[in-house]
Amino acid sequence: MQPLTYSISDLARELDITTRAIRFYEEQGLLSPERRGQERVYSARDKVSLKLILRGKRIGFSLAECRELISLYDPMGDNQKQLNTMLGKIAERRAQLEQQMLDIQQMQIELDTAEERCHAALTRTLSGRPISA
Amino acid sequence: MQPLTYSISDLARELDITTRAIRFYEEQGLLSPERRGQERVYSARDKVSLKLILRGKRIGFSLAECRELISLYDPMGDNQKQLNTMLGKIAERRAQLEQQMLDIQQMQIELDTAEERCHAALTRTLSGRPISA
DNA sequence: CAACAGCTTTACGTTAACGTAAAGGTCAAA
DNA sequence: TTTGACCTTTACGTTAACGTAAAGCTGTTG
Repeated sequence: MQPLTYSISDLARELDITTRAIRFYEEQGLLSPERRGQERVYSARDKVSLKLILRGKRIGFSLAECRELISLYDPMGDNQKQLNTMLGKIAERRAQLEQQMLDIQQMQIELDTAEERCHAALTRTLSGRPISA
Repeated sequence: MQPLTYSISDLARELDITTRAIRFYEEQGLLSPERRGQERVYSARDKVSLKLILRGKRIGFSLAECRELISLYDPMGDNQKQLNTMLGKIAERRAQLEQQMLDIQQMQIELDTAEERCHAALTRTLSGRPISA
């Protein structure tokens, strides 16, 4: 079983971030944990949000963008305009992700090339260096 | 034919960035264009570097990381240690890119889910709203 | 009870990546 | 020749995303 709630340092340890960062995300409106007295109490849902944030950061999303992503997870009413706005945002994200995929693929190709050049140079170096052959 | 050289504003226009940014990249050692008198003259190679920078930025690379990427493109000597260092860096980048791919794929799945929920809500809303059915 | 471990808020500091003047050199067209 | 469209350097300003104290509450363990 997973614990139902976490302390701030639980999450910090588990997700390998500082408590300062977690509090900062809350300040920026990306989290809103419960309180038991003065202390913050985090739910499994909060943890999911945190993971979403970290994943977003890894691919270069700003916290503002991460906040939007999280909001896409919120239960929302039946407000039709709201829903269409949301669909728009989803489409935007999708386009961005696809561009990023292309960027990454391109970089991988370039890394292939760079690696080949390295190996070639090493081969020359190791084979008695008969350069300009 | 493509022009062999570019002015700073040529590149700024074409790549849709500011001249300030381009000069900043140079300051940070990511570019080193020729000079004709006082003016900067950019080669096709410089342009490639700039594109690499922009691509890197799109997936969240820092300028320092972009600089490393560019350096992988530089013609390098036959220094064996250097070459192995470089192969190491390439491997690191590769791992990072693969993680980013996974992150993006996961996000795409989550966008799918969010989109479905939106459509479901819209369907309910539009069908006379026989809620809790 | 004293000392610690872990939580809190408040607030100033820092780094990256530019933005935004300010002040001036250069060359061609009016 | 002066206006305009470029270019230059220097330098201070700004935003994001935290880092880093400082100062204090709170529970428990020797």
